[in-house]
Amino acid sequence: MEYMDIKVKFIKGFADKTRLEILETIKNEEKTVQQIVDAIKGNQSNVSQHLACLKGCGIVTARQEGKFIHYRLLDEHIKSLLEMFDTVLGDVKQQVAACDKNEKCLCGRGAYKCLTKRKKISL
Amino acid sequence: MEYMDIKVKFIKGFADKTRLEILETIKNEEKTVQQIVDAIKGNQSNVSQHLACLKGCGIVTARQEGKFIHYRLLDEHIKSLLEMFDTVLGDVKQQVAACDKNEKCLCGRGAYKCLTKRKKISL
DNA sequence: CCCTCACATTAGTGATCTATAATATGACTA
DNA sequence: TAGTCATATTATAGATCACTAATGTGAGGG
Repeated sequence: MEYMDIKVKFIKGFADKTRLEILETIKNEEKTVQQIVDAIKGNQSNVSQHLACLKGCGIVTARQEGKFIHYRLLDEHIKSLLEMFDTVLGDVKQQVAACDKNEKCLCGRGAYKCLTKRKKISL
Repeated sequence: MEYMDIKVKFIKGFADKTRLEILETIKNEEKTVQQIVDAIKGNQSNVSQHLACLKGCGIVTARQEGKFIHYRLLDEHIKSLLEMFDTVLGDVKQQVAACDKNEKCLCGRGAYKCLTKRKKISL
């Protein structure tokens, strides 16, 4: 597996609302699955799947203790990265939000709704 | 639009191989669309769409000069973030790659291939 | 052992994203 | 102003992802 593919997979781990909520929840201390489910008002199966994803992406790690399983961030770097997202978003927030008056902004048809119409600019 | 949704959209901007390649290409200096297309051996339409995406996600910005359009990273924070991805991946690489012997690792059916089978651990 | 709890797994479906091909648009040039 | 170049846009089909519901599995307690 190429480096680039690993990188994409890792980043995709963060690219989901539910997963970001989970990470927010365990950012400072480990939590059991049920605690996470309650915290984000999610459903057990769904949360469990996202936790598996986060684990597979190298973002969290798990520790079993009796019948409970405690999840936490893999290491401090992950926490820094989460904080960095917020920092950078500070700058960019308006911009990102603005383009989203018209829904999504990724590839495919959605993307173009974000573009301001091309203007005549001649230099 | 909620903060969390903005954050997801922003991060999704990075969560694609083609887009990461584009960013790599313009990491240190601005490039025209055609230069980017050549650099990543992509196709014009596809690259153009990804650039629109990156722009809408607040990751790059564009500058027109005659019939050329030059793209570059929005600001230094974005560059730092890109570098941070690599730093963090340094730690995590093996882990992420390992789980991917069996293909993908995100939500849905793919996710579980990553999990090591539950072992009997009793404490 | 049987039961329950905490959690993982699977299957199925709908939603979202990506790539390709075709076409459109603005800018420069002859 | 007709043509060409650089880039954007649209449509569409296929791939990938996320949610729900149902079921499976290991751990601990009676």
